[in-house]
Amino acid sequence: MSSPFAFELFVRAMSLRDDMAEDEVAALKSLPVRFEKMPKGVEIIADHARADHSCIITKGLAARAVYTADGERQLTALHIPGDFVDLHAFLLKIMDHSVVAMSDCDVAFVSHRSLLEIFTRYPHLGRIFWLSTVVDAAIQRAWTTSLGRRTAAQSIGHLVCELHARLSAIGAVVGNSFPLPLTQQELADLLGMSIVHVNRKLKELRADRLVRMEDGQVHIPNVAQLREFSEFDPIYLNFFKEPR
Amino acid sequence: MSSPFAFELFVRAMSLRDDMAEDEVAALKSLPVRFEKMPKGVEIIADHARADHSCIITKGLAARAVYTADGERQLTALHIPGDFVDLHAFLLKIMDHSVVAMSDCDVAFVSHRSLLEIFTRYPHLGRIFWLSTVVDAAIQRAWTTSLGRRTAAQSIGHLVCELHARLSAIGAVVGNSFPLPLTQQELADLLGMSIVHVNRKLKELRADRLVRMEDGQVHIPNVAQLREFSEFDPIYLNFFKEPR
DNA sequence: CGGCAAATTGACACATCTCAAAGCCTGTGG
DNA sequence: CCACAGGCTTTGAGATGTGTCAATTTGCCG
Repeated sequence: MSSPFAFELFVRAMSLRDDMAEDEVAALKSLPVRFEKMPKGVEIIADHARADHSCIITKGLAARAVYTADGERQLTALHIPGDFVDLHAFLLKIMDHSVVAMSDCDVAFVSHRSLLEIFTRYPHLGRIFWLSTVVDAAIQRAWTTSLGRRTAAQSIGHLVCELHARLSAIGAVVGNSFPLPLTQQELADLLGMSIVHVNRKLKELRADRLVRMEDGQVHIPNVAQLREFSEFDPIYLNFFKEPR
Repeated sequence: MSSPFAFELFVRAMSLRDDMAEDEVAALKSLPVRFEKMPKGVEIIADHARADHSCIITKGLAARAVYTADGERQLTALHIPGDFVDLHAFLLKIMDHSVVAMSDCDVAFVSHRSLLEIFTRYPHLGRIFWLSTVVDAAIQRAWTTSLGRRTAAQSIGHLVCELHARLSAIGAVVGNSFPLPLTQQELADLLGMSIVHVNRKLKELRADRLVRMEDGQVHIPNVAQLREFSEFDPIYLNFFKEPR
């Protein structure tokens, strides 16, 4: 087959959580997809849109965004390659937020129609996809906790720990460093802080040798120490194999 | 059948989103459940527990709670009767948070085994359940947005609007009033604020005739006005009928 | 009446935001 | 090769929102 396999990283990450049968993976491979390149900043899916396709990221970063009346935005999720970003739309039908490309992205669109078909034929595959939305929700809970009860520095640390763990699962971490091509303004939108505060807290984290963030790269000198500092418990990311 | 129907309110709320066939409802009725009464304050499911049952609330309020190292807690969701509280556990298998009874509750436990069976037989029913977890996730996004980008008073208003809409769907709102037997400390845990601040902002909201909260009852003098003030857009609650 | 939990208030500390300016890169055009 | 513009980062100063601590009041229940 000449066309690249859109679900490669998705399968890789989900296989850490449950075994996927060969015919299930084969079924995914035969799913009709439309590849598209999205330049940074583009709105991949608009808020309130009626969706009949969902998209999976194969390269780059995307985020879910909610805009408030005063023009600010809160990013409620950051998605990495292999994430089936708006699988939620498969059930929701109408978007309650938009999805934005945070870097140049490659995404693959799948129609809800073909998803429905494949889930009917392979119910277990359906549960794997369901699981992926439920893990998204668990991540959202962790963010809520960060915003509600953690200090700014802890929130940043927690986010870094989370990305470290998630990116590890798709092989994108080398020596406790990983790429994160976000500006401080974008981090602020993610973390629900002002850009100035992000800047100051990053400085602190750097001084305390907890996190170094520069040139679009994040480095964690001591993962155990950062996890302790940020009260990060990876259980919510659900990286353990169980039959589902 | 003598035993009460555990899924009555669940069916009622989900029927606003998609039609449920008679045989699907009948299948739910025949699902083996174990009823239990939970007094206020009890931990219904413990964090990190391995779950082989999930529970639906038939009466009372329950919340998902994450405890931080310093003994504080963030409540990440508030569940009302008809909510299948920890259906997430059906997929997650190991809890990443605990579930607490916020009032005396009646809950019904269903084994994951019987859920699996019924979903296999009725795939559409499976999608209805999946949808309910995805709506939970949408609510979580709205909370994240509140914590990140709304003022304290707006957050409270938003929560009140949300509960108003959700409780309406199960017929628990009368004349724009509904019961909410929570202390200000519990509201603070929900909203990620201090109890003192909640108290002051409630006072403000009362003075501005936006929300009156007393004796475990919430009253909204003018729903449209409160929604405007809180930037509440009910789309995320997904109350519209679509085939799923 | 006394006791207890919850609500309320005041005073002050601290975290975070806003506004504004300065510094630092990088790409571009002369 | 230099000058400059534009985006991003960094810093400072002061305003504001929110938290903490402690005391008082209220309402309920035994």
